[in-house]
Amino acid sequence: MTDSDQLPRGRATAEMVAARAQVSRVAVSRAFNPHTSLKPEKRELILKIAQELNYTPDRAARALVSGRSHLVGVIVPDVCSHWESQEIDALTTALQAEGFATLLFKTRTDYSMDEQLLAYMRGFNPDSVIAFVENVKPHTLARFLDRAVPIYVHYPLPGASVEPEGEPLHDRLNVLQRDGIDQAIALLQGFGARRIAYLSGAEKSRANGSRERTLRQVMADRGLAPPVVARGDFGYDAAYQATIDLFRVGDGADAIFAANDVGAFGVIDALRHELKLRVPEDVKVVGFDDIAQSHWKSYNLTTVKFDLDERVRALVRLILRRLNNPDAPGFQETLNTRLVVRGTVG
Amino acid sequence: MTDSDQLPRGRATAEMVAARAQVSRVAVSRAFNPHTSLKPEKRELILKIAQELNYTPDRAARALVSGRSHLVGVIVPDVCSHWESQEIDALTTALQAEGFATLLFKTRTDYSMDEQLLAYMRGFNPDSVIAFVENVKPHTLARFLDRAVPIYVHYPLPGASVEPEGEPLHDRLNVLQRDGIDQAIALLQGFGARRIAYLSGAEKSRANGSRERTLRQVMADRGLAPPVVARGDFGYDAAYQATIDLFRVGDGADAIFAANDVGAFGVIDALRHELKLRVPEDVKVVGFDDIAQSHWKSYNLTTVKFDLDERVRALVRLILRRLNNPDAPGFQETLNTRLVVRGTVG
DNA sequence: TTAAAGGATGAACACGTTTTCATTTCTCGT
DNA sequence: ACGAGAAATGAAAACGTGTTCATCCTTTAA
Repeated sequence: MTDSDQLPRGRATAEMVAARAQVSRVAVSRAFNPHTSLKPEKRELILKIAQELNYTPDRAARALVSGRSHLVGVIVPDVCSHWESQEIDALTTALQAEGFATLLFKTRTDYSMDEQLLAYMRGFNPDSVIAFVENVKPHTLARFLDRAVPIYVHYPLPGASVEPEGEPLHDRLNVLQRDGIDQAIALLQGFGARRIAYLSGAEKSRANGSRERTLRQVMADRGLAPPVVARGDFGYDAAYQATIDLFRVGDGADAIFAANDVGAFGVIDALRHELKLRVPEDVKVVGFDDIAQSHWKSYNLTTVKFDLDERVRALVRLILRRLNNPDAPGFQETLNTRLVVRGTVG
Repeated sequence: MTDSDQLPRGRATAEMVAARAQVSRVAVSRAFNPHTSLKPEKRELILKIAQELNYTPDRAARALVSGRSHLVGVIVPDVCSHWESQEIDALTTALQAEGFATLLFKTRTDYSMDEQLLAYMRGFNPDSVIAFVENVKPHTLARFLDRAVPIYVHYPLPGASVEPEGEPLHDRLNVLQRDGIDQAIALLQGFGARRIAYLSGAEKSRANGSRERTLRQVMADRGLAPPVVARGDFGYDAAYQATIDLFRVGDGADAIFAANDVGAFGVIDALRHELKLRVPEDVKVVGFDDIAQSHWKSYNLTTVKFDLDERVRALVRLILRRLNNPDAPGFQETLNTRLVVRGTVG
């Protein structure tokens, strides 16, 4: 198999395959598109020759005429952040199975949306866009992406209706945080915790805002005093320092609910290694997300699970449905949360 | 600014911008390409109108005629793996600054290359491809990617020449592991460690193979007995179990050199939480990579730093150089490693 | 003032595919 | 055997851009 001799230099085109198979170039196109009429034997022959020539239809050319790039843009502030890397991983796998590819873009970590980045991304013509940047308004996104309909992650407060009020233009992923958070607070309450602190995420983040408000409401419903707030940013280092301040400058707490798991890790390490407190005996800790690292023995974190697989499946469903119904009104998916009990409460 | 009224539905094209600016379509194309001759005032006007109309040149069309997709394919077995997620993050940032975008593909975690995936990826026509899959041969990659020249990560053994012997066809990133590993072993030896074990990475991985061989040579040079090998796979769970087996079934060790940092985390947690041994008093641990988590207080890992920024800069240099010299022989970059001392040896 | 040189400009072509449409060939019931 | 409907087929158009080339305009040097 000395390919280099027989094969022409550079990429093979449909024309070359057609010539070799003694058919028209259109037939080659049809051979690669399932729902077109082409005699089975002919399709088989074409695919065989295509494989010999290492031919694959050029997606750029295909996108130009069909209007489908089969690219899904993903905007993240920080790929290494555990939650996001796991999301990207699962999403890429799922999209790949549907014939799409993930196009990655990084924006600033301060959660400020970057109009320049949106224009840059638009050039690649993604069929859909998923933004893990919290404070970007769907309207802004929509203005920059002509074809793609952005997905809006919505966090309804307990009791509030899931029905969209404002703009039914955008697809929605509703995340019900109440159940998981209520189970967590109930567990803490059961173990005698009364002075519960909240380690926040990034201040501007919508996820953080809704999480804190849900927590307040749950605690009020259970007759608990409002939580003391320690300011974090979803990262380890900020959580570490905020916890130290909470105990050195502030009055401390007998339990800490963290806005995400990585923050909880920072809390735990600060308690154990800096403040010489025991977890869970002296202070109890609960996280949010249930990322893969949460079961590592050094942390063994009790946390509110926001199921990764469910979430990705919902996202992919939204993307595909939108692609098949470009002009339909906003679709919706709703996800719940629940507590996973491990070793940091007890 | 009621865009929706004035702006036509769908994506703006160069034609529309040209019409509005009273120039030819070619002028619009030139306005977006720096090194073309166009009267400055005219360029300015065109860019202004383009912005009003939310116009960006379509990359698909541009790729079709220029032969440059400005996409860089990245193949990974597992995005969430810490090392890889950090690499992807830094790489995406660097490529974005150069006008490229990262196209992500996932392959099987068992480090077996997937020809189907390569054909799939080829359809997107990436200008370059970076494969974090260890056992894929550059030749295989090259056969599937007509235009792109794959980058081969080479781990020369101590004393061996860096000069390529076999195929100068492929660009090379040489990683000199000796210095860092030697510093690590010297430190361990200085603290009295004699029975040093190696927690391996994935068996088929080239990085693992070369790391183990380098370690053996360094230890032999220092008059130490060859290391006992515990089989891991670069992951936390396998490292955890392998460490338990090393002490329960095998004869234990007074120091463990792990093939990567995540493996070292598994080792530490097994030692502390399962075997009730102290780190570093009873057993010393050294990792490899220096990922961001290594400074977390629960681990505070002494590790061989394989500098992320240097590595990414070298990769981007290779990519750009290759793009500007498509037919040049293989380019090379060489990186060194060094020990970062923290708290798991002492 | 004039010729040469160089910058600015637009028409036409090229890129590789899908889609549309008109034509040809096949299949099936009578 | 025959017509009708369906399936199969290829020519031509379309997608939105960069590039080439010939032309026009401006500047510069003598």
